[in-house]
Amino acid sequence: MVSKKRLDCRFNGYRAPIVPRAPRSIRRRGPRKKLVEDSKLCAFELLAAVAGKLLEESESSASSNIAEGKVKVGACLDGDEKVQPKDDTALKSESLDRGSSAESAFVPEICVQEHKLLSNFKALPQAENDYVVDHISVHASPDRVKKIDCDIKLGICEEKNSDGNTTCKIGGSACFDDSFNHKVESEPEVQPEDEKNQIGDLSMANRSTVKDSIGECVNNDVLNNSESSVQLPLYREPVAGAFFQKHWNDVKLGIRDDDENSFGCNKSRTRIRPFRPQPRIGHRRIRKLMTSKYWNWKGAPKLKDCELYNTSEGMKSFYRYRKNVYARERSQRVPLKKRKLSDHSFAVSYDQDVSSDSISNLPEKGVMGDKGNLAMVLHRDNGVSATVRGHPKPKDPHVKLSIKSFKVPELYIEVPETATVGSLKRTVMEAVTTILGAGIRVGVVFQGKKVRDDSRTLQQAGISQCSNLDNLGFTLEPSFTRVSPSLTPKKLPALSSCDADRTLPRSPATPMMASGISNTSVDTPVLAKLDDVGQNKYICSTKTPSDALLDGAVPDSKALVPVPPVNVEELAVVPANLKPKRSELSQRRTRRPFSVAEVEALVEAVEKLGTGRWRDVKMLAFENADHRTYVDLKDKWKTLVHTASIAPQQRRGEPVPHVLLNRVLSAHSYWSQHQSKQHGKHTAEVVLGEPHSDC
DNA sequence: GTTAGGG
DNA sequence: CCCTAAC
Repeated sequence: MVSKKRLDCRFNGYRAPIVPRAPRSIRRRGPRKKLVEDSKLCAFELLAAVAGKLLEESESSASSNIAEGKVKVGACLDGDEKVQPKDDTALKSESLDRGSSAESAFVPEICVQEHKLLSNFKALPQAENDYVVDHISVHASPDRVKKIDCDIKLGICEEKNSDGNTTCKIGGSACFDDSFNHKVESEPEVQPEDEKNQIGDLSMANRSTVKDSIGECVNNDVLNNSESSVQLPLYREPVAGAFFQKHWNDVKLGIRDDDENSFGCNKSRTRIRPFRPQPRIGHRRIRKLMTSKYWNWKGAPKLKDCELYNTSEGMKSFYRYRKNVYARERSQRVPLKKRKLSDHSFAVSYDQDVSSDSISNLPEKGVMGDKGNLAMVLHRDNGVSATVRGHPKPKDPHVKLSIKSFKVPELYIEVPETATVGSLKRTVMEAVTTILGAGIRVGVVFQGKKVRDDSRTLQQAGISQCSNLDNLGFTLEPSFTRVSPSLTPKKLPALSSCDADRTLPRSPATPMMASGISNTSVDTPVLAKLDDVGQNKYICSTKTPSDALLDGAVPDSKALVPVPPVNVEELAVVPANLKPKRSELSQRRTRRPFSVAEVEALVEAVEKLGTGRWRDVKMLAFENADHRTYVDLKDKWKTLVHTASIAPQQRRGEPVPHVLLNRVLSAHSYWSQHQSKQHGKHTAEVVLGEPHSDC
């Protein structure tokens, strides 16, 4: 017998705010295809947009200062080389810890054309930045750069588990840096009159043209200086473990089942765990933030309004992939509540990484644009290095941005050795797209403080040439959240997303650096921490952190609720952004493979209730798993029965324990003979007894 | 709103 | 998972 309570707890983490679905007739309306475009690299767009916006705002204040010769220009970064050492170190230490080798994946350069971006940007919510992790951040300082190139690089570390699975850890920050290629392109100072009112023009930077970098716009002195600012917050952590500790998470993506090259009959598992920040204490203000205006925004920026240009085939592939992955989960207008729940995943974790240090380390020397232009350099310190150049001249509002690279939150991937390379790729890709696909918001950090008031002018915010623009930073914050991963005692327990979410940014005065956790080692603190969590049988509560906070239920670590020591297999977890964000144009729901734990719960419920009472089954075992409808349960049962009846070799997806399958068969046959409605009381278990062995 | 079953 | 039909 499984108590309802237990079941409830078990699936608490799944509680995905389900958005009331519009009538199918309505939902079906409209081309689904459109949605696909929707979330295309919001991150980039946002970054670009922010940069543009910033520039725009900076220009006004800049001009005056420039006139006085007080303009301070930040240095450009030569991300490629100067940062490398540090990155390498970080990477290696991490790799070592994980006993793995690194690999990397590149995402082709992504370029964005501004125009419409700005409008989107304006629609972006920002006040809530505080509670969000600085997924990616950029520091800006004056300079006269126009283009930014960014590409994504993921470092992957592998390790083999005792169970034979290969664990791939995609190092978010630590591993990505080497790929940072900072290229700056100075552009002719030609500004058409008719464009003077334009804030900026973020256009695709052609790599080939992105050559004359720093040298052209900044002097060496500045360059050298910039070195100090090339530190990524994440790298500040002496030990890679610290990062782990903070970002570990467990997200399961159901890719394997769809992989034609799948793993056959083996007990393969594919897991992607975005690393999440460790829970932190004292961030109750999240609550307040959660209710901030941000939550009132109506829908995410429409990506279709943005034009993205891919400069390489790779990028296209990337998009294609994303398309497949996200086409169905395009975010759409979602009820406020839903939106809340899905808007702060990695945010916190990175936010903490944006330490004041990193900010203060920004280049101090400034260089005045040769024409007295205000230029900004977006530092990569926090993951995204972007160099933007602004022209105070009203005439030339064009700013071309090309984000060359940015960090992706650390991910944890585990795939069986038998998995194909292709499946691994897809897994990684899914992990990446999961992070990026939901869209990213931009935050502005100035002097260690988040600048939330969008209406304030830069001057009002104190952002001017006079005020060390080095302390100006941008953050890219994921706009989605993941739902709780369940804890698997045997394996590395992962901190739930809740933890991450609870890891709120410290007060302005307090830098992003999480205190006390930066020097932890991988094996001790991190694992210890995780184990603690696991041993305490903690699991994310049904509510997402935000939800919990809003409810006043559980701030901080209390967001965790005790969970019985059940054989809690990792529950299928899908990024929140993939969850409820569907609406009229609704896509197909995100595929969310049932976890073993869920299957078990289902089996138990069916054993008790029979196969004709799905609604009851739902209420009994999945009441809090909002993403599982009774129809889903019914369908799952259907497939379970089928699965149980076929050869193990033919089964796909996460293997279901034979025991369970046997129970499925038993229950199925039992209830086939007994009308479930009539025997609601007796459990099939009683009649069926223990399952027999199977293949 | 549920169930059942095909797709 | 989606969609429909049927209750």
